[in-house]
Amino acid sequence: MDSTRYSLLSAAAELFAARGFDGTTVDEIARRAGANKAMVSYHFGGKAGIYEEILATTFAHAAGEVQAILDEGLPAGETLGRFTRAFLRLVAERPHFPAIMLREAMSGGRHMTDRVLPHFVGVFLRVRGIIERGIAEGEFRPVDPVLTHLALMGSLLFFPATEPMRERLTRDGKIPIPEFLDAESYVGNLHALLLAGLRANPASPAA
Amino acid sequence: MDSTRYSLLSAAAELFAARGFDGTTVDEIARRAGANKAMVSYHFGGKAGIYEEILATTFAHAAGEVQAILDEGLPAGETLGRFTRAFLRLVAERPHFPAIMLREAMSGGRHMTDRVLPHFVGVFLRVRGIIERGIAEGEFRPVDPVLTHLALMGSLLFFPATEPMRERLTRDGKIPIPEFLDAESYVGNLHALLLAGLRANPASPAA
DNA sequence: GTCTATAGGCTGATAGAC
DNA sequence: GTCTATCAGCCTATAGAC
Repeated sequence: MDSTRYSLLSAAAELFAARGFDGTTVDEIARRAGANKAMVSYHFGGKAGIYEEILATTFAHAAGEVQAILDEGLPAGETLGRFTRAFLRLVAERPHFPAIMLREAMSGGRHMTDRVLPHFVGVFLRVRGIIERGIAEGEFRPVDPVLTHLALMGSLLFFPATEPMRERLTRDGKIPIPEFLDAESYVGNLHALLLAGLRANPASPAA
Repeated sequence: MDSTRYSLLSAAAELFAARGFDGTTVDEIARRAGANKAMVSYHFGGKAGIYEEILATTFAHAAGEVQAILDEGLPAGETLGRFTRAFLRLVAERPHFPAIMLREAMSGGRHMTDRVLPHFVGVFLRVRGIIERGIAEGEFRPVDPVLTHLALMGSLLFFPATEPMRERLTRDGKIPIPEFLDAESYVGNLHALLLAGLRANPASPAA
């Protein structure tokens, strides 16, 4: 039910991720969704409306997930693991979200209304809080939590967002890009690397 | 001399980084450069031309820098340090490059011609090679070099590229974002974190 | 090299029939 | 809810004067 609405949202997310807000036309969204051009205005009030809808629902969902993880009150290292796994789930459900979020950040949040911004801020503050707690409880080395948190988010978002480039490189056959490059391996490797780099006590190997 | 040409390139890079190729108009480029609209076509053959010129010169420069570092033949850990410092120099000279590169990667290299692609591939393969050598020589743990290399590039590019968002958040005053968030601190923290995570022998602390 | 004027194409939105 | 037809605005590129 409401399948036109859903198809439009899905097609729009894919296009916004690959080409950005300005690079995507309403006509393309409708065509890919198998719907009529005018339906974008009817259901979402226009191109800006469907974009904001995607941002808002995804950020709200993500913020809720992160909060739920924090509420479990696990040690920082485990919380980090829960977070990276939650990130994997999010990407599996909404594969186009990382690119949209990166584009938004690079544009200074030009399309982020007051409906979206609090969720965005919420996610960032909470993830940072995980690292801060790890340091406060002596589980992590005293790295700078903000810088470390940004490094983590950058790595996490980068991989799914740049999938189109790897696809291009393999398709062209110009570059030997390995086969097994799935998000799970990537996040697993990153998590192990990060834990190894953060551990206050380097005695326990994380690999 | 040739100041119009230079002004146009500079203005275009800033706008392409912040708004992407499609979000930038030739008119804006000219206005910001204090030049005439028609000069973009005259000097670069059009909007696509000036964009490609920016991509090509920057990638060629970056590829050369990375190659020079590899030619020194230092141990992997030190080579990584040389690389991150070279990255800092690049960002200081061309602050808009990370965002342009990220956008390009997310678009599947839509604007990457055969003039640009080899340099792009060259940089990636060489950076990956640093990690591979560290593993081969026993200096690094046997992590996956491709996954680790992507994590590093993601972190490095993310910070300078998302500067507009941090600027927005501080300007709005809605979020407490620290002051000292400069690229040098960021890259320094990242490098230390990565080395600590990669070290085959965890005895030597990297903090 | 630089500028003005304009052509020509594309885009987002909507009025109105069904 | 869906579709067609259409309009007004914006954008890139260029011809031609200087």
